[in-house]
Amino acid sequence: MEERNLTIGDIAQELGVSKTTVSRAISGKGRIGEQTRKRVLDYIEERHYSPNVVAKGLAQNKTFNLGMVLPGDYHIVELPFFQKCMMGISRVASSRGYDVLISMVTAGQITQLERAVTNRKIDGAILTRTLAEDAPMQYLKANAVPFVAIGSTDDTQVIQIDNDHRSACRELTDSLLDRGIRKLALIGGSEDYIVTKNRLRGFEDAFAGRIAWDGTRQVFLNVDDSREVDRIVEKLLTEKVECIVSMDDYLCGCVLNSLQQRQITVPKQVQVVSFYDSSMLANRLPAVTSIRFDVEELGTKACELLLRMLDEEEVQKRTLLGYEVCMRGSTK
Amino acid sequence: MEERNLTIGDIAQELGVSKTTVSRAISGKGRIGEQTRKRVLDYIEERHYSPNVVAKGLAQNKTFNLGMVLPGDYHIVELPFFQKCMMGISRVASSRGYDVLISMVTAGQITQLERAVTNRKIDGAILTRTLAEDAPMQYLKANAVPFVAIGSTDDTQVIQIDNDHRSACRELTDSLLDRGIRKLALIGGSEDYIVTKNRLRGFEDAFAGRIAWDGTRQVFLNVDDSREVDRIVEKLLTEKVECIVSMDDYLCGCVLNSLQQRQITVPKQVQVVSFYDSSMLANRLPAVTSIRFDVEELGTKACELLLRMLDEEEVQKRTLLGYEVCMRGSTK
DNA sequence: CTGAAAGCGCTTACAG
DNA sequence: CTGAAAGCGCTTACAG
Repeated sequence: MEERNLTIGDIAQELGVSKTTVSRAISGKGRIGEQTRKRVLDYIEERHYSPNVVAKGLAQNKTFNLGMVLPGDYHIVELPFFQKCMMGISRVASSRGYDVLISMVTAGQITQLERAVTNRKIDGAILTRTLAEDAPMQYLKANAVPFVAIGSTDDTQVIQIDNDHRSACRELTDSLLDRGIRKLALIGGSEDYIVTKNRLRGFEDAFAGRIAWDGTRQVFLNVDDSREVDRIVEKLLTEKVECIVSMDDYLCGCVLNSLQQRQITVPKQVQVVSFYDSSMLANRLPAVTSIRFDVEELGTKACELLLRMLDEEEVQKRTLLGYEVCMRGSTK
Repeated sequence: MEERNLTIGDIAQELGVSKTTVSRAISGKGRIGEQTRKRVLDYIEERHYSPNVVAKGLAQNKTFNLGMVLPGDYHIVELPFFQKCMMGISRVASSRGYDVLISMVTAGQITQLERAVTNRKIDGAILTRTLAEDAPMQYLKANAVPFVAIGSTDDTQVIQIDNDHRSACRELTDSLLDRGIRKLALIGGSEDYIVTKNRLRGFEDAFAGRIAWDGTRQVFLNVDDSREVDRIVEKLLTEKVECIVSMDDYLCGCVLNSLQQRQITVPKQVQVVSFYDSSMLANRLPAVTSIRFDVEELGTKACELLLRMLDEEEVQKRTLLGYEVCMRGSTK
């Protein structure tokens, strides 16, 4: 713990070379004699010097910070999704010398993000979900901030990465249909989320090929409240629904509740399926059949993409990651 | 979207004053004529100038970044606690011109935190939980980084803020005892977490006053796995336990499972109590009696404390926040 | 291969 | 009340 931190100037003086030389030894840029470089590096090692990244940033017009924009809405904040994402992002950022700075946006309020950008605190950003009308995305585009979106968007200019929710939902639905289910319901959240639409498409895809299928299906979107779920479940039960697919674990929790309250047993009387396989449904009995996504991978890949963009490399516009269908006790 | 960002120099030149003057007008420090100040401010307003915080930081040896250290352990990451904390922290930091930079620590691996500190990326830090052997805490102390700990610690030098887990657990236990429960069990996680010890103390406090009480109580600590919980529950059932208190919602979820599997009804046959009242137990039926903490407040208060420390103000060493006991259907 | 000097965009004694 | 100058700790043409 020195009084004042060691600077490049101190080292130069101590070693009788110029600051330029020290800088070059550290950065590896520019020609420099092997001996001098070694001397500098050894000294640095010995004295535990570490450069002031802020000063470096000022000189290079970089910050070595990445902005992670997180939704701050009340329900959303409870989902483990974003923390897992963060782990992935944080890990690769860190390994590449970057730090992660967070900007929470609530109800379209993007002041935190704006501050980070106008204060020049970040070199780029990662969006952790996509909306139909996406204020953060529009802002970043308008201000020419490099960014990648976790989630999908129709805007083909945007670098985006997502799990293949459409295929996932198709495959899941397919396997339900293969098992002979003939009365099926889908419950989903806000249509503002692109992911809701993609899942709906996948759901429909599953029926598209089956001309012979003569069952019935129902879709309920923009559901976000347990009372509403309860009403839907009540209605579905009178219609003898065989399986209820929920688009997220919160909704599925509501469904399970509603069923439990009505003394309906899963999967005997009604089968239940969800997405995400998160802790929200962990420990439920029977275990819930679900899609499983590797959320941390979503984070790492997104961060790698962004870093490549910052290095001016070309990157793929759209990356689609896989999924895993986990059949469990909540389906027969 | 200008080509190059406006600088203080541009403004000075444009207005025919010195950079010093512009700087003073902006910062409000130093004497300056009312007219000149207004001219500068108006110009800034009109051109949407915003200062380069990084440069300002370099000159003042500040970063205007706060480090938030988060545990990255697998189970922990699923708890909504940290995200709620983050909301509080982020909101007040932002309102005071600071940004939040995250450092994840996993299994005592504090490299991310070390990087943030040695790279001089943060002015101070907030720990989001406390351990008996707390590597991040020791590191921050050793490097004289100002920080506040969310959670408790015996180290009286540390600025700390916590909910009153001890009183909370005492009050909860008291009310159970008042209802005549005579066979009680407490299940908790790792004793490495200070909070585990505090709750245990509160639990014991409740019995301390009751000399006449002739029931039995059992305590199981360092439980962190559902199979273990299952074994404990099995044992407790043979002993006719009346109420099981779990120290966190994950454990309580395991307990509920185990009971469900054994066809034991709550609260009729066994009563169940938990802490945190988080989304992990949301939607459970019957609703689980629980302590409720205002986690976001924990974040905002912690951040306010840290900012005050950075302003060299004196702050209280220890802040204790309240709690709320929510009696619900899982107890009689 | 190496160095002197200017520059990144601010702040802040010091002098007037 | 205002400004010239040095400084924060780096990088990077440019010259040798």
